[in-house]
Amino acid sequence: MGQTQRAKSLAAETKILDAALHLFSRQGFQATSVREIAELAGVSVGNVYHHFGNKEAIFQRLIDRYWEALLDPDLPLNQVFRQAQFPDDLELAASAIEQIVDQHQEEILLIYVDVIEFRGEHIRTFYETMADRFQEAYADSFAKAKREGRLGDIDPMVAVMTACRWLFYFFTVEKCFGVPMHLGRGSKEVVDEFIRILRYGVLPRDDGHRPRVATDKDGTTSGRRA
Amino acid sequence: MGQTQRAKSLAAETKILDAALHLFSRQGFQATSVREIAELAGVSVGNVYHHFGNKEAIFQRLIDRYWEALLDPDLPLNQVFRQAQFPDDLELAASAIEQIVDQHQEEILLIYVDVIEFRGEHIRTFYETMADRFQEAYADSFAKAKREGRLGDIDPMVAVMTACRWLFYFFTVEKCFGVPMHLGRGSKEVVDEFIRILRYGVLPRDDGHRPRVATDKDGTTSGRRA
DNA sequence: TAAAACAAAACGAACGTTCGGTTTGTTTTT
DNA sequence: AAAAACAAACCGAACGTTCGTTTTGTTTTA
Repeated sequence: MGQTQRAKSLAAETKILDAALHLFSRQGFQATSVREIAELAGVSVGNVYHHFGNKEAIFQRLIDRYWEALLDPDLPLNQVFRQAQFPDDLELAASAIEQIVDQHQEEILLIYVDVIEFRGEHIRTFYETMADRFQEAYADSFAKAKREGRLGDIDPMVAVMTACRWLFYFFTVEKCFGVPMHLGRGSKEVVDEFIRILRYGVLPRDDGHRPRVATDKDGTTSGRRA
Repeated sequence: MGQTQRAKSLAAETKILDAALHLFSRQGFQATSVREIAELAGVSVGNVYHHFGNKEAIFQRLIDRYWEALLDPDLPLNQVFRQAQFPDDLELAASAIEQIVDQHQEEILLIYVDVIEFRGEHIRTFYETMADRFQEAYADSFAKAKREGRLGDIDPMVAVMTACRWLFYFFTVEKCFGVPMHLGRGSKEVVDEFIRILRYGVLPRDDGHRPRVATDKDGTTSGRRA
Protein backbone atom coordinates (compact mmCIF):
# COMPACT_ATOMS: atom_id res chain seq x y z
CA MET A 1 0.00 0.00 0.00
CA GLY A 2 2.44 2.64 1.13
CA GLN A 3 4.38 2.72 -2.09
CA THR A 4 6.15 5.73 -3.37
CA GLN A 5 5.02 7.18 -6.68
CA ARG A 6 8.18 6.10 -8.44
CA ALA A 7 7.87 2.56 -7.13
CA LYS A 8 4.25 2.34 -8.24
CA SER A 9 5.06 3.77 -11.60
CA LEU A 10 7.88 1.31 -12.09
CA ALA A 11 5.66 -1.54 -10.99
CA ALA A 12 3.03 -0.55 -13.53
CA GLU A 13 5.61 -0.26 -16.28
CA THR A 14 6.91 -3.73 -15.44
CA LYS A 15 3.42 -5.18 -15.45
CA ILE A 16 2.75 -3.61 -18.85
CA LEU A 17 6.05 -4.81 -20.27
CA ASP A 18 5.53 -8.34 -18.99
CA ALA A 19 2.02 -8.48 -20.40
CA ALA A 20 3.20 -7.11 -23.72
CA LEU A 21 6.08 -9.61 -23.88
CA HIS A 22 3.67 -12.45 -23.23
CA LEU A 23 1.29 -11.33 -25.95
CA PHE A 24 3.75 -10.11 -28.57
CA SER A 25 5.72 -13.34 -28.40
CA ARG A 26 2.59 -15.44 -28.83
CA GLN A 27 0.64 -13.58 -31.49
CA GLY A 28 2.95 -10.93 -32.90
CA PHE A 29 2.96 -7.16 -32.74
CA GLN A 30 0.07 -6.15 -34.98
CA ALA A 31 -2.14 -8.95 -33.74
CA THR A 32 -1.79 -7.68 -30.18
CA SER A 33 -3.95 -4.71 -29.25
CA VAL A 34 -3.14 -2.12 -26.62
CA ARG A 35 -6.42 -3.02 -24.96
CA GLU A 36 -5.28 -6.61 -24.59
CA ILE A 37 -2.00 -5.51 -23.05
CA ALA A 38 -3.78 -3.16 -20.65
CA GLU A 39 -6.25 -5.83 -19.59
CA LEU A 40 -3.58 -8.46 -18.99
CA ALA A 41 -1.45 -5.96 -17.10
CA GLY A 42 -4.44 -4.91 -15.02
CA VAL A 43 -4.26 -1.24 -15.92
CA SER A 44 -6.29 1.09 -18.07
CA VAL A 45 -5.56 1.88 -21.68
CA GLY A 46 -4.96 5.50 -20.79
CA ASN A 47 -2.40 4.46 -18.23
CA VAL A 48 -0.49 2.47 -20.82
CA TYR A 49 -0.15 5.65 -22.83
CA HIS A 50 0.88 7.51 -19.71
CA HIS A 51 3.92 5.22 -19.41
CA PHE A 52 4.69 4.61 -23.08
CA GLY A 53 4.47 7.01 -25.98
CA ASN A 54 2.93 4.44 -28.26
CA LYS A 55 2.61 0.73 -28.89
CA GLU A 56 5.89 0.46 -30.74
CA ALA A 57 7.78 2.03 -27.83
CA ILE A 58 6.69 -0.90 -25.68
CA PHE A 59 8.11 -3.30 -28.23
CA GLN A 60 11.34 -1.35 -28.44
CA ARG A 61 11.76 -1.38 -24.68
CA LEU A 62 11.33 -5.15 -24.63
CA ILE A 63 14.02 -5.59 -27.26
CA ASP A 64 16.32 -3.27 -25.31
CA ARG A 65 15.72 -5.22 -22.11
CA TYR A 66 16.71 -8.48 -23.82
CA TRP A 67 19.72 -6.85 -25.41
CA GLU A 68 20.97 -5.62 -22.05
CA ALA A 69 20.59 -9.08 -20.57
CA LEU A 70 22.72 -10.52 -23.38
CA LEU A 71 25.48 -7.99 -22.82
CA ASP A 72 25.65 -8.57 -19.07
CA PRO A 73 29.23 -9.61 -18.23
CA ASP A 74 27.89 -11.93 -15.54
CA LEU A 75 25.92 -13.91 -18.09
CA PRO A 76 27.38 -17.45 -18.07
CA LEU A 77 27.87 -17.44 -21.85
CA ASN A 78 29.94 -14.27 -21.59
CA GLN A 79 32.07 -15.90 -18.91
CA VAL A 80 32.65 -18.82 -21.26
CA PHE A 81 33.70 -16.40 -23.98
CA ARG A 82 36.15 -14.69 -21.64
CA GLN A 83 37.79 -18.04 -20.81
CA ALA A 84 38.18 -18.75 -24.54
CA GLN A 85 38.91 -22.45 -24.26
CA PHE A 86 37.41 -23.65 -27.54
CA PRO A 87 36.90 -26.50 -28.27
CA ASP A 88 37.25 -27.63 -24.66
CA ASP A 89 34.53 -25.25 -23.54
CA LEU A 90 31.86 -26.63 -25.87
CA GLU A 91 29.92 -28.36 -23.10
CA LEU A 92 30.00 -25.18 -21.03
CA ALA A 93 28.94 -23.09 -24.01
CA ALA A 94 26.12 -25.49 -24.77
CA SER A 95 24.63 -25.31 -21.30
CA ALA A 96 25.15 -21.54 -21.14
CA ILE A 97 23.31 -21.13 -24.43
CA GLU A 98 20.59 -23.53 -23.31
CA GLN A 99 20.13 -21.41 -20.22
CA ILE A 100 19.78 -18.24 -22.27
CA VAL A 101 17.20 -19.74 -24.60
CA ASP A 102 15.37 -21.21 -21.63
CA GLN A 103 15.20 -17.97 -19.68
CA HIS A 104 14.50 -15.79 -22.69
CA GLN A 105 12.12 -17.88 -24.77
CA GLU A 106 9.70 -15.03 -25.24
CA GLU A 107 12.36 -12.47 -26.05
CA ILE A 108 13.82 -14.78 -28.67
CA LEU A 109 10.43 -15.09 -30.29
CA LEU A 110 10.33 -11.30 -30.16
CA ILE A 111 13.39 -11.25 -32.38
CA TYR A 112 11.49 -13.23 -34.97
CA VAL A 113 8.55 -10.88 -34.61
CA ASP A 114 11.01 -8.12 -35.38
CA VAL A 115 12.24 -10.02 -38.43
CA ILE A 116 8.73 -10.35 -39.78
CA GLU A 117 6.86 -7.25 -38.76
CA PHE A 118 9.65 -4.72 -38.73
CA ARG A 119 12.55 -4.93 -41.10
CA GLY A 120 14.51 -7.15 -38.74
CA GLU A 121 17.52 -5.03 -38.04
CA HIS A 122 17.88 -6.42 -34.55
CA ILE A 123 18.80 -9.88 -35.73
CA ARG A 124 21.38 -8.32 -38.00
CA THR A 125 23.06 -6.38 -35.21
CA PHE A 126 22.80 -9.48 -33.05
CA TYR A 127 24.82 -11.58 -35.49
CA GLU A 128 27.26 -8.79 -36.23
CA THR A 129 27.86 -8.12 -32.55
CA MET A 130 28.32 -11.83 -31.93
CA ALA A 131 30.94 -11.91 -34.69
CA ASP A 132 32.84 -9.04 -33.12
CA ARG A 133 32.79 -10.70 -29.74
CA PHE A 134 34.11 -13.94 -31.18
CA GLN A 135 37.03 -12.09 -32.67
CA GLU A 136 37.75 -10.28 -29.43
CA ALA A 137 37.35 -13.30 -27.22
CA TYR A 138 39.12 -16.00 -29.19
CA ALA A 139 41.73 -14.30 -31.42
CA ASP A 140 44.64 -14.60 -28.97
CA SER A 141 43.61 -18.05 -27.79
CA PHE A 142 43.50 -19.38 -31.35
CA ALA A 143 46.81 -17.85 -32.31
CA LYS A 144 48.44 -19.57 -29.35
CA ALA A 145 46.71 -22.91 -30.01
CA LYS A 146 47.77 -22.74 -33.64
CA ARG A 147 51.41 -22.21 -32.64
CA GLU A 148 51.26 -25.17 -30.31
CA GLY A 149 49.57 -27.38 -32.91
CA ARG A 150 46.60 -28.01 -30.66
CA LEU A 151 44.16 -27.20 -33.46
CA GLY A 152 43.71 -28.89 -36.78
CA ASP A 153 43.67 -27.48 -40.25
CA ILE A 154 40.37 -25.68 -40.04
CA ASP A 155 39.61 -22.04 -39.25
CA PRO A 156 38.76 -22.06 -35.53
CA MET A 157 36.89 -18.77 -35.73
CA VAL A 158 34.48 -20.27 -38.25
CA ALA A 159 34.21 -23.32 -36.03
CA VAL A 160 33.25 -21.37 -32.93
CA MET A 161 30.71 -19.32 -34.86
CA THR A 162 29.31 -22.47 -36.39
CA ALA A 163 29.01 -24.10 -32.99
CA CYS A 164 27.35 -21.17 -31.27
CA ARG A 165 24.88 -20.54 -34.06
CA TRP A 166 23.95 -24.20 -34.21
CA LEU A 167 23.46 -24.44 -30.47
CA PHE A 168 21.42 -21.25 -30.34
CA TYR A 169 19.18 -22.39 -33.16
CA PHE A 170 18.92 -25.91 -31.84
CA PHE A 171 17.60 -24.79 -28.47
CA THR A 172 15.39 -22.19 -30.13
CA VAL A 173 13.77 -24.86 -32.28
CA GLU A 174 13.34 -27.03 -29.24
CA LYS A 175 12.11 -24.56 -26.67
CA CYS A 176 10.52 -21.76 -28.68
CA PHE A 177 9.21 -23.61 -31.73
CA GLY A 178 8.17 -26.66 -29.75
CA VAL A 179 10.11 -29.41 -31.52
CA PRO A 180 11.44 -31.29 -28.51
CA MET A 181 12.48 -34.55 -30.12
CA HIS A 182 15.10 -35.10 -32.74
CA LEU A 183 15.07 -38.43 -34.56
CA GLY A 184 13.73 -40.04 -31.44
CA ARG A 185 16.72 -38.87 -29.46
CA GLY A 186 16.73 -36.56 -26.50
CA SER A 187 18.15 -33.08 -26.45
CA LYS A 188 21.27 -33.81 -24.41
CA GLU A 189 22.08 -36.83 -26.53
CA VAL A 190 21.99 -34.80 -29.73
CA VAL A 191 24.00 -31.92 -28.29
CA ASP A 192 26.70 -34.28 -27.03
CA GLU A 193 26.86 -35.92 -30.42
CA PHE A 194 27.11 -32.53 -32.11
CA ILE A 195 30.03 -31.60 -29.89
CA ARG A 196 31.76 -34.87 -30.68
CA ILE A 197 31.28 -34.26 -34.40
CA LEU A 198 32.78 -30.81 -34.06
CA ARG A 199 35.82 -32.17 -32.26
CA TYR A 200 36.49 -35.38 -34.17
CA GLY A 201 34.45 -35.33 -37.39
CA VAL A 202 32.30 -38.09 -38.83
CA LEU A 203 35.09 -39.82 -40.73
CA PRO A 204 37.00 -42.48 -38.79
CA ARG A 205 40.31 -41.62 -37.18
CA ASP A 206 43.22 -44.01 -37.49
CA ASP A 207 45.23 -42.25 -34.83
CA GLY A 208 44.83 -42.62 -31.09
CA HIS A 209 41.81 -40.32 -30.86
CA ARG A 210 38.92 -42.51 -29.84
CA PRO A 211 36.10 -40.11 -29.19
CA ARG A 212 33.48 -42.16 -27.40
CA VAL A 213 35.27 -44.81 -25.38
CA ALA A 214 38.17 -46.86 -26.53
CA THR A 215 38.37 -49.66 -29.03
CA ASP A 216 34.76 -50.71 -29.44
CA LYS A 217 33.72 -51.33 -32.99
CA ASP A 218 29.96 -51.63 -32.77
CA GLY A 219 29.45 -48.55 -30.66
CA THR A 220 26.90 -49.99 -28.28
CA THR A 221 28.19 -47.80 -25.49
CA SER A 222 25.41 -45.26 -25.39
CA GLY A 223 22.52 -47.59 -25.94
CA ARG A 224 21.34 -46.50 -29.31
CA ARG A 225 19.16 -48.53 -31.63
CA ALA A 226 20.11 -52.15 -32.15
CA MET B 1 -7.53 -11.57 -74.64
CA GLY B 2 -9.79 -14.48 -75.55
CA GLN B 3 -9.19 -16.35 -72.32
CA THR B 4 -11.39 -19.09 -71.05
CA GLN B 5 -13.13 -18.58 -67.74
CA ARG B 6 -11.01 -21.19 -66.03
CA ALA B 7 -7.80 -19.66 -67.31
CA LYS B 8 -8.82 -16.20 -66.18
CA SER B 9 -9.87 -17.50 -62.80
CA LEU B 10 -6.59 -19.32 -62.33
CA ALA B 11 -4.63 -16.27 -63.40
CA ALA B 12 -6.46 -14.14 -60.85
CA GLU B 13 -5.88 -16.68 -58.11
CA THR B 14 -2.19 -16.77 -58.93
CA LYS B 15 -1.95 -13.00 -58.90
CA ILE B 16 -3.68 -12.87 -55.53
CA LEU B 17 -1.46 -15.59 -54.09
CA ASP B 18 1.72 -13.95 -55.34
CA ALA B 19 0.70 -10.60 -53.94
CA ALA B 20 -0.25 -12.14 -50.62
CA LEU B 21 3.05 -14.03 -50.43
CA HIS B 22 4.95 -10.84 -51.07
CA LEU B 23 3.09 -8.93 -48.38
CA PHE B 24 2.72 -11.66 -45.74
CA SER B 25 6.43 -12.45 -45.90
CA ARG B 26 7.39 -8.82 -45.47
CA GLN B 27 4.94 -7.57 -42.84
CA GLY B 28 3.20 -10.60 -41.42
CA PHE B 29 -0.36 -11.86 -41.59
CA GLN B 30 -2.29 -9.46 -39.39
CA ALA B 31 -0.35 -6.46 -40.63
CA THR B 32 -1.41 -7.21 -44.18
CA SER B 33 -4.91 -6.15 -45.15
CA VAL B 34 -7.06 -7.77 -47.79
CA ARG B 35 -7.28 -4.38 -49.47
CA GLU B 36 -3.51 -4.29 -49.81
CA ILE B 37 -3.46 -7.76 -51.34
CA ALA B 38 -6.23 -6.86 -53.76
CA GLU B 39 -4.52 -3.67 -54.82
CA LEU B 40 -1.14 -5.32 -55.38
CA ALA B 41 -2.81 -8.16 -57.28
CA GLY B 42 -4.75 -5.70 -59.39
CA VAL B 43 -8.16 -7.10 -58.52
CA SER B 44 -11.05 -5.92 -56.43
CA VAL B 45 -11.58 -6.82 -52.81
CA GLY B 46 -14.77 -8.58 -53.72
CA ASN B 47 -12.95 -10.73 -56.22
CA VAL B 48 -10.47 -11.82 -53.59
CA TYR B 49 -13.37 -13.19 -51.59
CA HIS B 50 -14.78 -14.79 -54.71
CA HIS B 51 -11.63 -16.90 -54.98
CA PHE B 52 -10.85 -17.43 -51.30
CA GLY B 53 -13.19 -17.97 -48.41
CA ASN B 54 -11.30 -15.66 -46.13
CA LYS B 55 -7.91 -14.11 -45.50
CA GLU B 56 -6.57 -17.13 -43.63
CA ALA B 57 -7.42 -19.45 -46.53
CA ILE B 58 -5.00 -17.46 -48.67
CA PHE B 59 -2.27 -18.01 -46.09
CA GLN B 60 -3.05 -21.71 -45.90
CA ARG B 61 -2.86 -22.10 -49.65
CA LEU B 62 0.55 -20.45 -49.68
CA ILE B 63 1.85 -22.84 -47.05
CA ASP B 64 0.43 -25.78 -48.99
CA ARG B 65 2.07 -24.59 -52.18
CA TYR B 66 5.46 -24.44 -50.46
CA TRP B 67 4.95 -27.82 -48.86
CA GLU B 68 4.20 -29.43 -52.23
CA ALA B 69 7.33 -27.90 -53.70
CA LEU B 70 9.40 -29.43 -50.89
CA LEU B 71 7.93 -32.88 -51.44
CA ASP B 72 8.55 -32.85 -55.19
CA PRO B 73 10.72 -35.88 -56.03
CA ASP B 74 12.48 -33.85 -58.70
CA LEU B 75 13.69 -31.33 -56.15
CA PRO B 76 17.51 -31.54 -56.18
CA LEU B 77 17.65 -32.01 -52.41
CA ASN B 78 15.36 -35.01 -52.64
CA GLN B 79 17.59 -36.46 -55.33
CA VAL B 80 20.55 -36.05 -52.97
CA PHE B 81 18.62 -37.84 -50.25
CA ARG B 82 17.84 -40.73 -52.58
CA GLN B 83 21.52 -41.14 -53.42
CA ALA B 84 22.31 -41.28 -49.68
CA GLN B 85 26.06 -40.72 -49.96
CA PHE B 86 26.67 -38.88 -46.68
CA PRO B 87 29.17 -37.48 -45.92
CA ASP B 88 30.38 -37.42 -49.52
CA ASP B 89 27.23 -35.65 -50.68
CA LEU B 90 27.63 -32.69 -48.33
CA GLU B 91 28.62 -30.30 -51.11
CA LEU B 92 25.66 -31.41 -53.18
CA ALA B 93 23.33 -31.11 -50.21
CA ALA B 94 24.65 -27.65 -49.45
CA SER B 95 24.00 -26.31 -52.93
CA ALA B 96 20.63 -28.05 -53.08
CA ILE B 97 19.62 -26.44 -49.80
CA GLU B 98 20.98 -23.09 -50.93
CA GLN B 99 18.84 -23.39 -54.02
CA ILE B 100 15.72 -24.09 -51.96
CA VAL B 101 16.27 -21.16 -49.66
CA ASP B 102 17.05 -18.95 -52.63
CA GLN B 103 13.95 -19.88 -54.57
CA HIS B 104 11.66 -19.94 -51.56
CA GLN B 105 12.84 -17.00 -49.50
CA GLU B 106 9.35 -15.65 -49.05
CA GLU B 107 7.81 -19.01 -48.22
CA ILE B 108 10.47 -19.61 -45.58
CA LEU B 109 9.63 -16.30 -43.99
CA LEU B 110 6.02 -17.44 -44.12
CA ILE B 111 6.96 -20.36 -41.88
CA TYR B 112 8.20 -17.89 -39.30
CA VAL B 113 4.99 -15.90 -39.68
CA ASP B 114 3.20 -19.13 -38.90
CA VAL B 115 5.39 -19.66 -35.84
CA ILE B 116 4.53 -16.22 -34.51
CA GLU B 117 0.98 -15.48 -35.54
CA PHE B 118 -0.47 -18.96 -35.57
CA ARG B 119 0.69 -21.64 -33.22
CA GLY B 120 3.41 -22.76 -35.59
CA GLU B 121 2.42 -26.32 -36.25
CA HIS B 122 3.86 -26.21 -39.75
CA ILE B 123 7.43 -25.92 -38.55
CA ARG B 124 6.82 -28.89 -36.29
CA THR B 125 5.54 -31.11 -39.08
CA PHE B 126 8.39 -29.84 -41.22
CA TYR B 127 11.03 -31.05 -38.77
CA GLU B 128 9.22 -34.28 -38.05
CA THR B 129 8.80 -35.07 -41.74
CA MET B 130 12.47 -34.26 -42.32
CA ALA B 131 13.41 -36.70 -39.56
CA ASP B 132 11.34 -39.47 -41.13
CA ARG B 133 12.90 -38.88 -44.52
CA PHE B 134 16.39 -39.03 -43.05
CA GLN B 135 15.62 -42.41 -41.56
CA GLU B 136 14.18 -43.70 -44.82
CA ALA B 137 16.89 -42.32 -47.02
CA TYR B 138 20.02 -43.09 -45.03
CA ALA B 139 19.29 -46.10 -42.81
CA ASP B 140 20.56 -48.74 -45.26
CA SER B 141 23.46 -46.63 -46.45
CA PHE B 142 24.68 -46.08 -42.88
CA ALA B 143 24.35 -49.73 -41.93
CA LYS B 144 26.51 -50.64 -44.88
CA ALA B 145 29.07 -47.92 -44.20
CA LYS B 146 29.29 -48.98 -40.62
CA ARG B 147 30.01 -52.59 -41.59
CA GLU B 148 32.74 -51.45 -43.94
CA GLY B 149 34.24 -49.13 -41.35
CA ARG B 150 33.83 -46.08 -43.57
CA LEU B 151 32.24 -44.08 -40.78
CA GLY B 152 33.67 -43.12 -37.43
CA ASP B 153 32.31 -43.53 -33.99
CA ILE B 154 29.51 -40.99 -34.16
CA ASP B 155 25.85 -41.51 -34.95
CA PRO B 156 25.59 -40.68 -38.68
CA MET B 157 21.88 -40.01 -38.46
CA VAL B 158 22.47 -37.24 -35.96
CA ALA B 159 25.26 -35.98 -38.16
CA VAL B 160 23.13 -35.73 -41.27
CA MET B 161 20.35 -34.02 -39.35
CA THR B 162 22.84 -31.62 -37.82
CA ALA B 163 24.28 -30.81 -41.22
CA CYS B 164 20.96 -30.24 -42.95
CA ARG B 165 19.55 -28.12 -40.17
CA TRP B 166 22.68 -26.02 -40.01
CA LEU B 167 22.77 -25.49 -43.75
CA PHE B 168 19.08 -24.61 -43.88
CA TYR B 169 19.39 -22.13 -41.08
CA PHE B 170 22.65 -20.71 -42.39
CA PHE B 171 21.15 -19.84 -45.77
CA THR B 172 17.96 -18.62 -44.13
CA VAL B 173 19.93 -16.20 -41.98
CA GLU B 174 21.86 -15.09 -45.00
CA LYS B 175 19.11 -14.76 -47.59
CA CYS B 176 15.94 -14.18 -45.58
CA PHE B 177 17.24 -12.32 -42.54
CA GLY B 178 19.79 -10.33 -44.52
CA VAL B 179 23.01 -11.24 -42.74
CA PRO B 180 25.23 -11.87 -45.76
CA MET B 181 28.65 -11.77 -44.15
CA HIS B 182 30.04 -14.05 -41.50
CA LEU B 183 33.15 -12.92 -39.68
CA GLY B 184 34.24 -11.12 -42.81
CA ARG B 185 34.13 -14.34 -44.77
CA GLY B 186 31.95 -15.12 -47.74
CA SER B 187 29.14 -17.62 -47.78
CA LYS B 188 30.88 -20.33 -49.82
CA GLU B 189 33.99 -20.06 -47.68
CA VAL B 190 32.03 -20.65 -44.49
CA VAL B 191 29.99 -23.51 -45.91
CA ASP B 192 33.10 -25.28 -47.16
CA GLU B 193 34.72 -24.88 -43.79
CA PHE B 194 31.60 -26.23 -42.07
CA ILE B 195 31.68 -29.29 -44.29
CA ARG B 196 35.33 -29.85 -43.49
CA ILE B 197 34.59 -29.58 -39.78
CA LEU B 198 31.84 -32.16 -40.13
CA ARG B 199 34.14 -34.57 -41.92
CA TYR B 200 37.35 -34.15 -40.00
CA GLY B 201 36.64 -32.24 -36.79
CA VAL B 202 38.54 -29.29 -35.37
CA LEU B 203 41.10 -31.33 -33.47
CA PRO B 204 44.23 -32.24 -35.41
CA ARG B 205 44.53 -35.64 -37.05
CA ASP B 206 47.76 -37.58 -36.83
CA ASP B 207 46.76 -40.08 -39.48
CA GLY B 208 46.97 -39.66 -43.20
CA HIS B 209 43.74 -37.67 -43.48
CA ARG B 210 44.71 -34.27 -44.75
CA PRO B 211 41.37 -32.57 -45.04
CA ARG B 212 42.26 -29.51 -47.04
CA VAL B 213 44.06 -31.03 -50.03
CA ALA B 214 43.26 -33.82 -52.41
CA THR B 215 41.09 -36.87 -51.77
CA ASP B 216 38.04 -35.06 -53.18
CA LYS B 217 36.05 -37.00 -55.71
CA ASP B 218 35.79 -34.29 -58.32
CA GLY B 219 39.15 -32.86 -57.40
CA THR B 220 37.85 -29.31 -57.24
CA THR B 221 39.49 -28.31 -54.02
CA SER B 222 38.29 -24.77 -53.65
CA GLY B 223 41.35 -22.62 -53.28
CA ARG B 224 41.68 -21.15 -49.87
CA ARG B 225 44.47 -19.66 -47.85
CA ALA B 226 47.73 -21.53 -47.56
C1' DT C 1 -2.18 22.01 -3.57
C1' DA C 2 0.48 20.84 -7.39
C1' DA C 3 1.98 17.02 -9.83
C1' DA C 4 1.94 12.36 -10.91
C1' DA C 5 -0.81 8.14 -11.66
C1' DC C 6 -4.71 6.32 -13.25
C1' DA C 7 -9.52 5.49 -15.49
C1' DA C 8 -13.13 6.04 -18.81
C1' DA C 9 -15.10 7.82 -22.69
C1' DA C 10 -14.58 9.30 -27.21
C1' DC C 11 -12.13 9.97 -31.93
C1' DG C 12 -11.36 8.99 -36.73
C1' DA C 13 -9.32 5.53 -39.41
C1' DA C 14 -8.92 1.00 -40.89
C1' DC C 15 -10.16 -3.68 -40.47
C1' DG C 16 -12.43 -8.38 -42.48
C1' DT C 17 -16.34 -9.51 -44.62
C1' DT C 18 -20.86 -9.17 -47.09
C1' DC C 19 -23.80 -8.13 -50.79
C1' DG C 20 -26.37 -6.28 -54.76
C1' DG C 21 -25.24 -5.41 -59.25
C1' DT C 22 -22.43 -5.57 -63.64
C1' DT C 23 -19.56 -7.67 -66.98
C1' DT C 24 -18.03 -11.54 -69.59
C1' DG C 25 -17.75 -16.01 -71.43
C1' DT C 26 -20.32 -20.31 -72.35
C1' DT C 27 -24.30 -23.12 -73.34
C1' DT C 28 -28.86 -23.81 -75.04
C1' DT C 29 -32.49 -22.83 -77.93
C1' DT C 30 -34.36 -21.37 -82.14
C1' DA D 1 -25.88 -18.27 -86.85
C1' DA D 2 -28.38 -15.22 -84.04
C1' DA D 3 -30.84 -14.86 -79.68
C1' DA D 4 -31.89 -16.11 -75.26
C1' DA D 5 -30.60 -18.02 -70.90
C1' DC D 6 -27.30 -19.07 -67.73
C1' DA D 7 -23.27 -19.03 -64.63
C1' DA D 8 -18.84 -17.71 -63.38
C1' DA D 9 -15.86 -13.69 -62.72
C1' DC D 10 -15.68 -9.36 -61.02
C1' DC D 11 -16.54 -4.85 -58.81
C1' DG D 12 -17.03 -1.30 -55.10
C1' DA D 13 -19.89 0.56 -51.67
C1' DA D 14 -21.42 -0.43 -47.21
C1' DC D 15 -21.67 -2.98 -42.54
C1' DG D 16 -20.40 -3.67 -37.93
C1' DT D 17 -16.30 -3.94 -35.27
C1' DT D 18 -11.95 -3.00 -33.59
C1' DC D 19 -7.85 -0.50 -33.90
C1' DG D 20 -4.19 3.10 -31.91
C1' DT D 21 -4.44 7.24 -29.89
C1' DT D 22 -6.33 11.47 -27.55
C1' DT D 23 -9.05 13.93 -24.41
C1' DT D 24 -11.12 14.71 -20.24
C1' DG D 25 -11.74 13.94 -15.61
C1' DT D 26 -10.66 11.66 -11.06
C1' DT D 27 -7.78 9.75 -7.44
C1' DT D 28 -3.49 9.36 -5.08
C1' DT D 29 0.87 10.95 -3.26
C1' DA D 30 4.49 14.20 -1.79
